[in-house]
Amino acid sequence: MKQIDKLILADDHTLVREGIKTLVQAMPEVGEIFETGDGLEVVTLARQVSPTLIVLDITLPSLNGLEVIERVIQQNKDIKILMLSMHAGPEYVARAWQAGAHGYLIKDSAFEELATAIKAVMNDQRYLSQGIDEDVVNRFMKEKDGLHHELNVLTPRQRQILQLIAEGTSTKDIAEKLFVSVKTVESHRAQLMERIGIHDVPGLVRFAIRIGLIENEN
Amino acid sequence: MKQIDKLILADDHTLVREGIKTLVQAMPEVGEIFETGDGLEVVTLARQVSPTLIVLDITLPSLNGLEVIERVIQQNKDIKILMLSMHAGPEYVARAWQAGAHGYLIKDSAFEELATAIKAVMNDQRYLSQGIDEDVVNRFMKEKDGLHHELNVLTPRQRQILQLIAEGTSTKDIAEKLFVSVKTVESHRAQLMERIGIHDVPGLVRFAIRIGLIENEN
DNA sequence: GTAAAAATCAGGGATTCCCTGATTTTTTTA
DNA sequence: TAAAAAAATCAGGGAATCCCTGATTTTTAC
Repeated sequence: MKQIDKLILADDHTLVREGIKTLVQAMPEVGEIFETGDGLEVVTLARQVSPTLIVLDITLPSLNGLEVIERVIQQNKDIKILMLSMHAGPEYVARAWQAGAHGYLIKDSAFEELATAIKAVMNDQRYLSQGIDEDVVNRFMKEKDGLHHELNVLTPRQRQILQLIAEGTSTKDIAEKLFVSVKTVESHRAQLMERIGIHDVPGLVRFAIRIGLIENEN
Repeated sequence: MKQIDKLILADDHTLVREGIKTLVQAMPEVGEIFETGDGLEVVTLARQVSPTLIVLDITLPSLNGLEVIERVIQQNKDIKILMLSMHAGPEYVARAWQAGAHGYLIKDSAFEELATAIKAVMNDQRYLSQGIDEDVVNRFMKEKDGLHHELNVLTPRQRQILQLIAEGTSTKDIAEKLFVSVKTVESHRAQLMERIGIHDVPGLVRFAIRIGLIENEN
């Protein structure tokens, strides 16, 4: 496999970063490792050292990981980027994909999979973390119009029903409110669950909060 | 310094856990390391192996890190507990403190500080991560009728079942996980709903997020 | 003007929800 | 320490929901 002369590792949690660093150091293909916990610094560092690969956390201070990708690639198209994220939700993956990431790995993964992901990315392949439904992600990416494209993967009717579910309205009450049968509401729920790849009501609620469909203020 | 024969490392993100594990392995005082990413498993594991120290993430599936502390200490008062958290907020620190943690370290810390914290905790000292204002934490602890009140209206069992519900675990699966009947889980759910005045599952999920029982970060 | 997508609905079985209970275990308090 | 209170356990039963397959009608898009 291709040698990785220089690698930048970016994660804002120092302890996590240092830990992953020692893991990556164990890979024979990896040479020098640069590290930082700041988004803007990744961009600067990338310009200075021209790394082969950047392993990048999605949440970073100063500059979001997604923005970092775009700036880095603008500077140097040859730099490979592997995203590292806590989130498996397709709305996150799609955004990383669109920003130009070459791989997306969730932190639940074992080191084994990190190694696999790095190798895949270095061989010009896209790598998507195990357990993430690629079809669901693709559906998210198609809808890139509007500010809230996470919302646009759902039809208006599905959004409406998702919101009512997340607000705590029972299936029966939703049916009455929308003047349709209970069976129809169930069908919408099943279809929207399939579309966003979430298969339980609590998951729907958390999703609705994340994308801002409902509020959950303190 | 005291020898740490057995250490349990608990963090739900495998990659993070494996990384920190390699760091901790480098410490000469540390012997055998057990690891898990599940809160309930920490309690079981602690009973089985009687570790000297537990390094514990605050957010864990199945059973919150704070609940884990209480159960572990109840079983064996000699076990030292060092919390590991992303959050520097006094509300988190105060809760960990009150649950009985011996040390609190934020993940921003360097490995150097983790080693220091471990040593301090092993010498019967409390350790608080650098950059956290102890006075603020103390002030927060005195006012235990604020946010803290919301959590304490529920019993430990009720909190645990609320967490599992909010994580998306079905009633049947919760029953199996806790080795009780489906009827018991239903009863707990009904009782905790009554107590907090919320009568639908989506409402429970939003409540669990608000009080920090589960995470739903952006 | 014809595909494709969206919205509508049904049957049926497993599961959950919700009500009224009850017993046993643990904790608190007098 | 004994009594009282709280917590944890479980049951029956009926309504409602969830989940699967499958279908028809309506709307949108090319």
